[in-house]
Amino acid sequence: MSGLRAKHRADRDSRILDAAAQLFREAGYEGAKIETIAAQAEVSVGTIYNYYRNKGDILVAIVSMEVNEVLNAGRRVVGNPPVNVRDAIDALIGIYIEHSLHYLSKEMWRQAMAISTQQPDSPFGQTYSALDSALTDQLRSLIGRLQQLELVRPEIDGRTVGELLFNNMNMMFIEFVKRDAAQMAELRAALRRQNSILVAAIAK
Amino acid sequence: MSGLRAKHRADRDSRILDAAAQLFREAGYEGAKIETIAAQAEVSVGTIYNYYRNKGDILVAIVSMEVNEVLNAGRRVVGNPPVNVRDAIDALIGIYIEHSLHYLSKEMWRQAMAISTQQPDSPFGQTYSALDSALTDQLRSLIGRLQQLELVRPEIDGRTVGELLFNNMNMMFIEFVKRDAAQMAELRAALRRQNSILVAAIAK
DNA sequence: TTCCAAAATTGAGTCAATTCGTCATTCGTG
DNA sequence: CACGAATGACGAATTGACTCAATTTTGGAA
Repeated sequence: MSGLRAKHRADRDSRILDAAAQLFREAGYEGAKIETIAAQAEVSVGTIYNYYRNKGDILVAIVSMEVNEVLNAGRRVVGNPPVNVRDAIDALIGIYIEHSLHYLSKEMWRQAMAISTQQPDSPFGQTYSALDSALTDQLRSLIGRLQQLELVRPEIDGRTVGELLFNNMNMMFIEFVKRDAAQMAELRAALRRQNSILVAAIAK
Repeated sequence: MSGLRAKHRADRDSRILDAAAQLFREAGYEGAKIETIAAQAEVSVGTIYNYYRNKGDILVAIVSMEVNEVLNAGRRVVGNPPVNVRDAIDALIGIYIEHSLHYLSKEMWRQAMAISTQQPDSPFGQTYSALDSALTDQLRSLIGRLQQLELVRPEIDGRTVGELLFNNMNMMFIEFVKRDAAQMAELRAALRRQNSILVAAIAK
């Protein structure tokens, strides 16, 4: 396996992703026809299906890039959290929520979530699940960090709390992207209200 | 509007639903072709689209029946809950989980969830959201009932706790239907572990 | 009973995602 | 450099959800 073949592959792949990202944003997921993506990426329809199992997989590849950026940003918060349970959790969740619509529209999120539910065993369905796990794990890390800082009671099971925080946040985020009119500020306020119950249960 | 027309409509509608339910189960959602459903229901393709806006709407009609049964069963638990916070919550959530695969396969749930995310404004999506709200509300009722029984501290906001319980349960249920191998007993155990954190926060 | 307007059914046609057999490009080897 | 094999691009053909203009059925007024 040499350079030329690999280079062509990488070129085509990035052209497909760029074309798809642009068209998804401009025309929406349904509105972006595979034929149009192929034309803009200067490849044939068949080639796209050589790179991606189906249209949804292209979207999930784009979503993955965004979530990975979010995870990186989150890592910085976990490394140096606010010294207060409520604020620390709010800061990390704030990172997730605020970054989420940077490159992706609500419609793209809806489609990506739907596809990951519909095809959990496809390569990208698995990727999506892995990203969810990574976020849950990062929340667990934060709780662990807060235990080190003696802000959270030591007998609390960080994994369980991480799951509760993530699951609640994710469902709220799903509802948020389902309603185009929903405002981010309201989402964050609701999450603070909900998380305060958990904070009360775990804070020292 | 006379009897004959209404009777024909009801007949055809139930034939369509029966045929669809059977084929969804046997062949899966994608595998069940509209043409096949039409043939089995002894109507034409066009007639199906006269009754349902699209293929997903047929599925939601089936899901609605199942969830409404679950809500009825839940009402009995709320009316007369176990006199212990942990057991009361476990009983209600147990009803939800155990009933969930009565008529619907995991694959049908996956499709229904995906469609409700994809098309939140369609009649399907709205029906599905309404069912979610009804379940959240029933959990809120249970907390209220437990406050009446002086098992839960009175200053606790029942709505918020209901949301946390529902959101966590729903995400766990989504993960459960995504993995065909996932066992119901494990799901229930995980939910008990998670809910125990909340129980600690709200019990008197 | 007869007839018309409204309501409902029908299935061939449209559109876009996906498949698949054919053909071109790249690779490793002598 | 030449060659055969392997890899991968190509796009016409297929598939299946959904539409719509034509046709049939129903309700009830005369």
